[in-house]
Amino acid sequence: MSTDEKILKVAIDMIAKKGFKGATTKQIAEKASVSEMTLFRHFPNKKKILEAAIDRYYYSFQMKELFEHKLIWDLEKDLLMIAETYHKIMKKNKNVIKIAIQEGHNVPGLLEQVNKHPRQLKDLIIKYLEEMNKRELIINADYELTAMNFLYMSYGLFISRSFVSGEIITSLSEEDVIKGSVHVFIDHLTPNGVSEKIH
Amino acid sequence: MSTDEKILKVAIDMIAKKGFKGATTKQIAEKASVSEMTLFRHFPNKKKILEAAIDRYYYSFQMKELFEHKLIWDLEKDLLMIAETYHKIMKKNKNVIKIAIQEGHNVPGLLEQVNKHPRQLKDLIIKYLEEMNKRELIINADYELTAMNFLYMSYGLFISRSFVSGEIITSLSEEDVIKGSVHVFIDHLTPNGVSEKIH
DNA sequence: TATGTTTGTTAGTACTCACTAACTTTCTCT
DNA sequence: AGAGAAAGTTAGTGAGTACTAACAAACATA
Repeated sequence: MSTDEKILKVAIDMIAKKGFKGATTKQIAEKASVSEMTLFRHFPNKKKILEAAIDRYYYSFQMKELFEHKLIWDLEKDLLMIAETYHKIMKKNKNVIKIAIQEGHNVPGLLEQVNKHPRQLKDLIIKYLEEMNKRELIINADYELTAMNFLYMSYGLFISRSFVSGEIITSLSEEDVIKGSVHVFIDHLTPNGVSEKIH
Repeated sequence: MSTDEKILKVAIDMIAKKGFKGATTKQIAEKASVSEMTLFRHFPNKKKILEAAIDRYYYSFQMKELFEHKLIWDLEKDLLMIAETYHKIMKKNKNVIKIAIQEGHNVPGLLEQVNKHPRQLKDLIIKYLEEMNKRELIINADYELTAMNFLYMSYGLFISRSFVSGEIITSLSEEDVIKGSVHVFIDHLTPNGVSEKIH
């Protein structure tokens, strides 16, 4: 691992944990097994370290490509796949998301960056539901509303488990909660249980 | 407003906004229209200010009393009332919750404190659903799972709107999203639309 | 008016932090 | 082995920060 990468990796971990002010260049250098001088030789100042770290450790995915080939037009399996993918993306970007929550208004562009995935995902879910409706597999509904509620549910689960309470509130496993959330939406979108009763 | 209160009010606002390290005693004093010396005459150190501020500005509610008299055993109205109450509580405690997310691991007891409401609410929802089931108004289900998903949905909505994106992702109003979320769970809990088909 | 209490002011301490300069050591690659 | 690049070392600067000491002003209450 290059010196740059070592520094950035430690930086994003520490800033996510302690905040931008709380993470000192000295500590970052130390944890990266690098002298503080080296750190400043690689980056002009602390703020640029954060920006570079976000740049390096924010994993951007093109939703379309992620899903295009995986959707099989089975509501349960598709929703489950979508939810699981969502959590995979969020977990990969956990540190950046934490930083966005606490430092969002000081790092220009960060909030928009972090909001790109949810917005993309929303659009994708809407399109998916519309197609499912065309195929007469789900009922009519306000799909934007449905998509947002599905996302908020996933988001709440993610934030709660990642940053606040761990498993203090419930002993249910993440997997079970995700499966449960999918079933809630299945009941919502196929109230009669099967496709032939739709319309 | 007393000097103590002025200081604490400004302190919790600023710490929520800038983090514990980012909010300086000088700025807090200034914004509270008080000399820095006065601030230190009222509180022994900065950390105690935060603790006192949390103590003063975390509004603790006894869920039971909040709901006891309001439940009318109409799933839609009750769930809506529960969700709205939840948001009211969260908004009142917005600053403390923000601080809990970013400073949780440095302030002993804070996370537990902030998690009390969700846990209480979870238990209350479970009990409510069990009673609704007894009255044959909803079907059998894993009520803990249902309660958690309902809470995660509300939580996701709250966090997203309060700390991250405002209304960037969707133009739907908070009220509409809440109503939508309630309907999702109604469909889940009363799949045949009415109570006579249950069991 | 007199007295005790609360605030303001000023100056300062001790410390930490981001960041730099100058020089030396280690590493890398031919 | 030798040269150039990257890293370490040491010492330091200047700004900011939590917090204090000492004294003066403002305020409140009787």
